[in-house]
Amino acid sequence: MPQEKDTPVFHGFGEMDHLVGLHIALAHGTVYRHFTESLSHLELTQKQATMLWLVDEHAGIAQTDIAKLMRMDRATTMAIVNRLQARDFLVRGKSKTDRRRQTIDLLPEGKKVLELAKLVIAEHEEWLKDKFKTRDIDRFVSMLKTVYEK
Amino acid sequence: MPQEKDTPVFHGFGEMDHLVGLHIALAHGTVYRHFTESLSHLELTQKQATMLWLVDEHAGIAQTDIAKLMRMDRATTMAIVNRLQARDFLVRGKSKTDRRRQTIDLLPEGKKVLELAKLVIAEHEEWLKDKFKTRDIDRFVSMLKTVYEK
DNA sequence: TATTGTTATACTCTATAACTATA
DNA sequence: TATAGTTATAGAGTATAACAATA
Repeated sequence: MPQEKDTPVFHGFGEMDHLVGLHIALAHGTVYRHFTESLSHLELTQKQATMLWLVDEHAGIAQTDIAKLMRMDRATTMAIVNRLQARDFLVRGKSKTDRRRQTIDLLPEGKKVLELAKLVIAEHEEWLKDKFKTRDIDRFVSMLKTVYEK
Repeated sequence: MPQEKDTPVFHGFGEMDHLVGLHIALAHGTVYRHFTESLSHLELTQKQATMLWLVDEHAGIAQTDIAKLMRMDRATTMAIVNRLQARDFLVRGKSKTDRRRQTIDLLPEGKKVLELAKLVIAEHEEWLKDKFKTRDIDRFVSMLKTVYEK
């Protein structure tokens, strides 16, 4: 099956290959897709799973602190919290010391789905880490942190 | 201003810190946000700018090949092409050798906005690369390619 | 004045499914 | 049978603006 004249197969990005941001976006897209497929049976997205796990580790955390940690807008955080609340995965409460704040805590259903998700996420991480030599992983993570920290 | 008992400042992800996928997502989010702000005056997203640049480098490319390069679904690609077409940035044509295929080419308006975008993208890339030691950048890119290639 | 949460709104990306035309 | 493009549809994330309550 010969290649047609105006239907070449393109292998690279040419000039754009120098764009670090492009490679980050492509890597993220690939991981995001694999993550989404892995957790499709639980109907959990990457953001949702991350938030559940975060709330589990920091019971009573406020939305503002979730937003800071996940590097999201307040409104974006609201949207995700609302979706998880609608499925009875978490519950909002009142802060005792600052009446502007609300506390977020997992409900039994949320705890249950999180535990299931953790198993799949572990497999997903294996798939990802298997692409690297073990000794390279820490260095890769450190470079990624360089991008988003501070 | 003392920290309240139920409003601690959280610095890390604890157990989740081992998740490579999480760090990729956070790094991408940071770069995505900076890119979007940088190009807001042109009203171009990261995907849209990437596609314009790609079409510029590969005149007459088919949607399928754009999709493969950008690691996107066919329908997703359609949506982005449609938006750029609606703004007269590109035009669809007919392939001479395969009547199922369409060719995509830049229009003058698209070429103009791309050239403006390239200037801003160069600044954006400087912002990103300044976070690294020069000699680390190639290694970082190579690791990112490891994630999404093949 | 600044912070926290909220609501309303709008846009982009993403994917699935089903369809037509062509190879 | 497989590929390319299309349409319809739906969900998720993202952000802005404006508002109320509280610090």
